[in-house]
Amino acid sequence: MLQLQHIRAQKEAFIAALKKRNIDAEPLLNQVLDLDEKRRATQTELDSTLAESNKLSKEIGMLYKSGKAAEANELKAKTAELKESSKKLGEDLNTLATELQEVLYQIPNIPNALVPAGSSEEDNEEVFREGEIPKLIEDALPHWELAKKYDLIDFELGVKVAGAGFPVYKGKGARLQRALISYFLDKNTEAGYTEIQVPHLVNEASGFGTGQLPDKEGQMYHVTGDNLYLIPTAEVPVTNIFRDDIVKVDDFPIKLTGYTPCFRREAGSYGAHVRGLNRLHQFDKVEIVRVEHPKHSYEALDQMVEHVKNLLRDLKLPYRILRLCGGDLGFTSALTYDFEVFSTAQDRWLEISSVSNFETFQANRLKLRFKDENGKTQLAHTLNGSALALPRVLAGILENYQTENGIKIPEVLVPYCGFDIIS
RNA sequence: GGAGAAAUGGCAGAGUGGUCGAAUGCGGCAGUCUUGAAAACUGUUGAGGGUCACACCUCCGGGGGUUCGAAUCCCUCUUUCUCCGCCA
Repeated sequence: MLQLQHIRAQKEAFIAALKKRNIDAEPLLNQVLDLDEKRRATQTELDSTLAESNKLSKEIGMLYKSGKAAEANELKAKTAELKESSKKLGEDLNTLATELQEVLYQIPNIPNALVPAGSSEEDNEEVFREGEIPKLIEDALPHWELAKKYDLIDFELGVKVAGAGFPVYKGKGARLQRALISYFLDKNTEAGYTEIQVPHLVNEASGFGTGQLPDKEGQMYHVTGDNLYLIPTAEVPVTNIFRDDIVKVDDFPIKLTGYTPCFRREAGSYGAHVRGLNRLHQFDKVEIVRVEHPKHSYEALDQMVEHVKNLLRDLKLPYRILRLCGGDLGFTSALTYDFEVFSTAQDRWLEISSVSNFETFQANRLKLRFKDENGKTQLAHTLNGSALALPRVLAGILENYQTENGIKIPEVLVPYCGFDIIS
């Protein structure tokens, strides 16, 4: 959520910046300013009404104390009118504040200056590429065929138990998955991230805090009986740890990592691109989350990008990094780098990580603040990234590491797997 | 799931209808003293709105109510604790 003071101060700049997202924010921003002005006017009026009735109440109290009941009763009669108008003003204020909130919720974050213009993923800017795309064997298979051939993943069984998009991992497939989770958590911990385990269901307040709610597209699974949501990413529970917090400036940098399953309804996705592990309703992901001083958040973003690079280097997977264009940038993000691994047998790139700086956008919703060097309270910056999303890494490994004799295991994973080939 | 108790500032803990945004202690910060530190002493120390700055307003778990006036009384929800039941 954008900060009101900022909208007041730099409306024009915001309109210009939001053009990169291909939206005309002017009507919304005008609406915000209009509602804000009305809200403040109502607030002022209410405040002075309350001030007056507070004053009267005190006088009445003193009159009673000194035994002047008649005078007190006289004053009491005067309070009725004040009471009525403050009640009405309070209701107006509520309505205005709610409306204002609703409009603010509709406005996405201001893209960073580095964000390229563009309308779709076609316009994302490749900023880095590394790793060799392997020459595959003659009868190379896509990962879903490999999964079947070596009995690693059973998609049909998942359909039986839950539905499409809920695979069952078996034997060495399950073990490889577990190895990846352990490996990522170990590497993240080495890099200074503290491992935590968080709930996989969150309440409404958490959903609003990180920006998944209001959920217009219905992307989250909603447990209506208890009004809880299945997390679409660990970002939600991990970042919400800091909701309503004021941290100390010495607490920075705050670096956390956690493994969770992620649940996404993926309404509207279907077709060949969602085959196999490409897009699932439930998948595993190891996430890194940071809370930073605004001065250092872009430094932190670079460090996170560097860290994810190292993970992929270690796995020896060919990958590229994209800087997302305005049209592809997430609602809450100011700057996002996507990592894509090359899925050789499918001959396409698969997104396996998304590393973002949200600046104060989430912090403002979360009321996540810190006391700065001068003792002033200000909003912190939040960041997060996948390190990494499992299924597509698995797809990349299966496809890129296939040989005539089976699927080799990346060297760094062998100690975690306990085997070096799937055959 | 049943019965009871509770929820106050960073923490502990007073406060049961008026001048209480809230005693006191601890912690934090600044200062005095000290070669330095500790101790002691003095001062300071919640958040949000509003203002050029004040004034002023709101907040004692959330929401609603009674009253001229609510941290204090009533209703409701949530959470925590104790006991019982069930249970990985």
